[in-house]
Amino acid sequence: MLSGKELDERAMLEELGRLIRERDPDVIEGHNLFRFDLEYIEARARRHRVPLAWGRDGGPLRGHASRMQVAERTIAYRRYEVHGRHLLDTWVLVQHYDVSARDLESYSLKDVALHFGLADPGRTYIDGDRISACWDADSERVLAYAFDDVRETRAVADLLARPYFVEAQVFPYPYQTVVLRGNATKIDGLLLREYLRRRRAIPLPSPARPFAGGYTAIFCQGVARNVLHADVTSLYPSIMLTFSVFPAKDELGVFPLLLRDLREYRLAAKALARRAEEPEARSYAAALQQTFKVLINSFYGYLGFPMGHWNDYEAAERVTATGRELIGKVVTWLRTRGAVVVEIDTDGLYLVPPPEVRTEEEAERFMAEAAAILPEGIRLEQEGVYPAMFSYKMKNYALLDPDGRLVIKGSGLRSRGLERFQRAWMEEMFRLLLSGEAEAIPGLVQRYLDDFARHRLDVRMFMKTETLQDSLETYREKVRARRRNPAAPYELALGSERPYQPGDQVSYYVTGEGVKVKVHEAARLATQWDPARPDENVAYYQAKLLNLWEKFRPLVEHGRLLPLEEGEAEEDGGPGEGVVE
DNA sequence: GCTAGCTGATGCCCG
DNA sequence: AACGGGCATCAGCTAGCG
Repeated sequence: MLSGKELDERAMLEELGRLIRERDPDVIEGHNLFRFDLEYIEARARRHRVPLAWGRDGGPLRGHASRMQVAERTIAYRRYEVHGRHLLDTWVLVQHYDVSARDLESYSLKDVALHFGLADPGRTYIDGDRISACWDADSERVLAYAFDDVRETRAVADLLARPYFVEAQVFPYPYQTVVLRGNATKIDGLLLREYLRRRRAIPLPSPARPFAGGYTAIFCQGVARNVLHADVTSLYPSIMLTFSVFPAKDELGVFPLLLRDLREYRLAAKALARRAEEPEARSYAAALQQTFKVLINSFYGYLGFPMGHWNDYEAAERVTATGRELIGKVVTWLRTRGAVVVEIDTDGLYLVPPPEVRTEEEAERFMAEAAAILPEGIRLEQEGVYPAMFSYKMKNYALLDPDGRLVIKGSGLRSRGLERFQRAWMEEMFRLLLSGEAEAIPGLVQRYLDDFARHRLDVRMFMKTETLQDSLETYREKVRARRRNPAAPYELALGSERPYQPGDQVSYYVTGEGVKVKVHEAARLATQWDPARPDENVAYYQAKLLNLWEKFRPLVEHGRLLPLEEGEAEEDGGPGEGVVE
């Protein structure tokens, strides 16, 4: 026997099919379409024996287990296909966006909409676990909520999907697939298409091997004033085109043709972005330009891509070696001219110009002289001037720009692996330090210590959010075999009632007494924190703050730029270095 | 018996 | 399933201490 509610559900599933056939969409968009909505609909449809004949040929919705890689994240999802239509998950778009922006705290539709300023202040909100109960009590409210979700999903897609729509016209992959594939795979598709068209044999991928990357070094720590930032525009693509570093297996010479075409396409988009009058057209062209920039840079990555049929590790190594040599020359020239190079990373560097370079014009002339030592086709450009910089470690620094904005870079300073209070404290600390108010920093430390002592901070300030990489089974197996240590997010996921899969996030905080607690034993889910009975481990969090302060204190108290000795200057992969084993 | 310091795994970030 | 390079955290281990 079916209850009234279940009859409703069957009717809705049938209505959904009717709607899809009637409206006949090319694209079906949804937030968490693959990882939730379709799985849910599929399960309910199976239960009610309602066929999901959504295809243009009347064919069914089909799903199979799949994984995708987005930077360091491995995401398990159920991949769905339906004949003649494209299924687009805005959650996946958000993942791609966040790889370069890294400014999202959560990937939920509501948080994403708020982040991008797409949320209507008057929209309906219902807690996820209360939707079912709310449906029974007030179905109108749930419908309003769902419709607000639809509006926000549409807005997110509008913001993030268009570059992929363009990609679908460039690559031999459908719109839906272009969103789910990595860039190297798409480049391989271009080469494959051309070789097949010309009826040429496809080479086998060469076996993967390690090779050295970019030149990264820190030469000074602490506070620097009047800092210039210069970088080589599109270093690796420029090296490939200038020195003809292309895959040896590419007998037809398709790779350089593609690279040149895409570069021109990007420059055209960039010009369009500048020229466009409508803000809409401008932001679209800018997004386009950004997509093609990433794509062009992926041509170097393709050389070292294990699955690429035309991959070439020798060529990849030549690209990075040339890059190290070129940027190394710039460093040498700058030093001979009396500049202090603060840090360098692959294609760019931060420096304090020599004392005789005072005005902006002098700085530009100075950098133009530096640029002149590089060969034709390699362009060194001045990217910015910063009144103050705090250099901490390789790839870790804070900048104060001329408009007083603070820019923080590096995993040690802005990682979401750090609790929010640590990031917030660092931001306030760097601002004081760089604007010449270092004496106020001890007071800042004390304020945060007091905040903890008096439980003035919300759980959001001290919880940690981590993404599960392994499945819970894999994790359990690894821990059992002592191939990894127990970790809090997995232990909490194991103890939780709701199911977890790789790619899901877990937010937790630490309870207990004293500094020496084992995190994976004292951790609780952030949702379990009760502001009326705050049980966070005050000593633990206070110690974290003090440790953080201790790391910066010597540099703050020293106050000036501190050159690192040659031995300390962590040089790695410097010019002339060989393969990293 | 205890702890500082090391090691390896993991997660996140830079270009 | 783009690349290499780097930092922080955590847990477990161990050398060296009292």
